[in-house]
Amino acid sequence: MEALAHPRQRRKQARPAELTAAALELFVEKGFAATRLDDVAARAGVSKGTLYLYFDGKDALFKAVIQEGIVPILEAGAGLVDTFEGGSAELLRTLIREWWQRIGSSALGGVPKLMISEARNFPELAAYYNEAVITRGRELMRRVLRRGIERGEFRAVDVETAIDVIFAPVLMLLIWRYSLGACGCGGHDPESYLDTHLDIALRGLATGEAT
Amino acid sequence: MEALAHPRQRRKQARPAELTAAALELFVEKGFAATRLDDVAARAGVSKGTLYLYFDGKDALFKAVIQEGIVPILEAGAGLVDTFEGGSAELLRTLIREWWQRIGSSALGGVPKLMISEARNFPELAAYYNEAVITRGRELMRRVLRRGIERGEFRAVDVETAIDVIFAPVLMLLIWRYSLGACGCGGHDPESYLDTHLDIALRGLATGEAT
DNA sequence: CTCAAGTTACTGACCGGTCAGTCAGTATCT
DNA sequence: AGATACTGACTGACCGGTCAGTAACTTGAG
Repeated sequence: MEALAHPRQRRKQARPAELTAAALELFVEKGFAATRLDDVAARAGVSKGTLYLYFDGKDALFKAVIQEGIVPILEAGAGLVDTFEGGSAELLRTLIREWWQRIGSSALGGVPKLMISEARNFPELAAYYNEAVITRGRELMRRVLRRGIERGEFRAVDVETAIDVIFAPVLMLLIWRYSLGACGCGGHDPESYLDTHLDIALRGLATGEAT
Repeated sequence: MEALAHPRQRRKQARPAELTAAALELFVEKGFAATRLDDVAARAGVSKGTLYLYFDGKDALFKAVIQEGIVPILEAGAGLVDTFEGGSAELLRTLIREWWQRIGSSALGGVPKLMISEARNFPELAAYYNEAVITRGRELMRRVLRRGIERGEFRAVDVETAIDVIFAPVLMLLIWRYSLGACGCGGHDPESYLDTHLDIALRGLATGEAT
């Protein structure tokens, strides 16, 4: 109400962002349940009490990490799909490569595995993630596949199923990387893995001949 | 040394099997870290102390679950691949459907998600699983793909990558089922999901025309 | 057959360590 | 002297693993 009366009260309000950054790192490293708030605080250079000045608790901290990190990227993806001009195969390629750039190979890359791991033990977080991320992500894939089918570029596969079938290898690449892949169990070069996947999938989707 | 002197000392030595069955259920339900040994014991109808008569601790219990449950199934799979006569596309279909029957839709279905979730926090268990399960499973897929390429049925894709690209949607189906899918976040009918996947993948692999 | 001694199978209270969340207190501004 | 930002010791609940004790069964001497 009268808050505007203070001309110079916040010097460096980057504090919450530092906290969510530290939390993201540790959630990805250890999982949600196994991350200690003491460690999050220590990594951000504050004490545990300070955490509670900015977030109501562990759950709220988690939601803030997702909201800040992933939601804006999905919005950018929607922009891409809306304005893209060109073949739908090319759009699918671009969307998946963009996703790999912005999420897969960034600090956010561990989030899908994190959610899969913790969903059953923290159903409220799962519901939040489903609504904030998964539903919106599927909507992007849906638009691309429908576009391709309408334009006669893709066969008339079952769209709702194909969304997940086609995105699955991309997710698995990431999930692997942040689970058994991190234990020296061998992995793949992301570039050639995505190439092989898109090669097989786009050829499998195509109506007539390739591009 | 003189143990053979007792003619009738064991009546029902099914105890360890009951314990691993209870452990499998709870590991799949809650994860490895979040499962309490008290609960495993209670579900098997014994006390926690009894668990330690049969297993050295939580880790050993876990390894016994995998060894008993999954390793024999992989051996059966190797038999199938060795003796199969017919098209390689058909073999791939059969192998994946068999896997879905014996593992995917059984009580063991939660194991892949379990391992992915816990691998980083329990690297020793991950190493065991990698050696006992993943390496052998990949070997099966490798043989099928090589067979198809050698017989001119499949294109000469990069086999090591294709193994994982093709198996990824099958794994994701299961992973989903035991993570967000268990929180009412929507899922797929396994039959039509596998159909869609095999349709796209086999068409993407094929050299000339379909079967 | 009887009963004590020995053996096996099992129990559950307990210990030591962990961690989310609390809050009385300190420090640094205005 | 009051407001704001932050601290870290503390609490209560939790759980893997331990172990002294109990119960049930077997053996064999009398």
